[in-house]
Amino acid sequence: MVRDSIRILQAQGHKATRPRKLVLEVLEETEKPLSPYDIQGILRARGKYLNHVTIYRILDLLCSLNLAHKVLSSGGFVKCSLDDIEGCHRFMVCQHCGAIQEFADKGLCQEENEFARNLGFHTEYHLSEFSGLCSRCYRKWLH
Amino acid sequence: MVRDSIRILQAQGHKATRPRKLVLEVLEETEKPLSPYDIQGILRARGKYLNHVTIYRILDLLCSLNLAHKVLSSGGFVKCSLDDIEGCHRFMVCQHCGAIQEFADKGLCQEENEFARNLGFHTEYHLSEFSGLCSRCYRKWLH
DNA sequence: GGCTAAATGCAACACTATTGCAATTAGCTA
DNA sequence: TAGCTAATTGCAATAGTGTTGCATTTAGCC
Repeated sequence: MVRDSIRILQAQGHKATRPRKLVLEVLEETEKPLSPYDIQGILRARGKYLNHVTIYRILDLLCSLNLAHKVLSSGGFVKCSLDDIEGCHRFMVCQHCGAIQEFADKGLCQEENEFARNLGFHTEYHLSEFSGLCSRCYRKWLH
Repeated sequence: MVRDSIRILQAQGHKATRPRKLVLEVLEETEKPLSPYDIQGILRARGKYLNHVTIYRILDLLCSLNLAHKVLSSGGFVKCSLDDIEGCHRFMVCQHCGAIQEFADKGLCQEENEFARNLGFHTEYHLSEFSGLCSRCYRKWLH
């Protein structure tokens, strides 16, 4: 909820401004990654104007507080839907509808870490984006 | 080797032009991801000019032939170092020196697929970028 | 050497992202 | 509730990234 994010924002000494609330609302409503200009467009359609620089800065802040993530394959931003991500961000991106699902799994992380270590690489952070079909689109695909 | 890539290029009906050889040479030399403008800069420093549009087009071609990959976390391009990637691209990115190591593991892929399936997601393609320290930088880190 | 389709270079443009500074505002205090 | 101040936003300017159409050049063929 937007309200929760605002609380976290304030707890860290940041102000609960109108632009921040608007960006959080938009992110909250959609499960697809949005670019700064996407967000500006959505708000403009509602008669609420935000400068793009402001949106960039707000998204930076939200990411730094782990309230949002940048999805690298599309460059867009999504709200963070997990409380604790344990140094491991995972997204499943639906190729058909673009929807994002964030998830985490400790066991999988450990396995991957071990695999990397065998190759001489010391991982401390995972970024995984799986591309495929979400359950809804998969059902449609099967007719 | 550049020579191998050129052969693959020609086998698919593409010409072995001077610009393509130059881009392949640069990609071959470095294990760090390079943006189109990085490549242009490196070549310019050697007195060889390529238009940035040309470089974009060459990188598109190389990626479509699986001779190069786009590394999403940095947006740069690296040469492909694996013959068969089985629908699964993996990179380990060193946080310290930026070096990239590409790798693949069928078992890990299967495990990830299964995990995704349990969440109702049907994956056909993985993109994983692990961030950490490569063996050389890790040794330095330990003093 | 000449031919032709493919590839490159160029110019123009659109989109994305960043910086410095002036104006505004949230949240504090009285 | 009004006033204060630092934080935040908006604006203008600019830099960087990526794309398109078209004229020119070139690789690979005869």
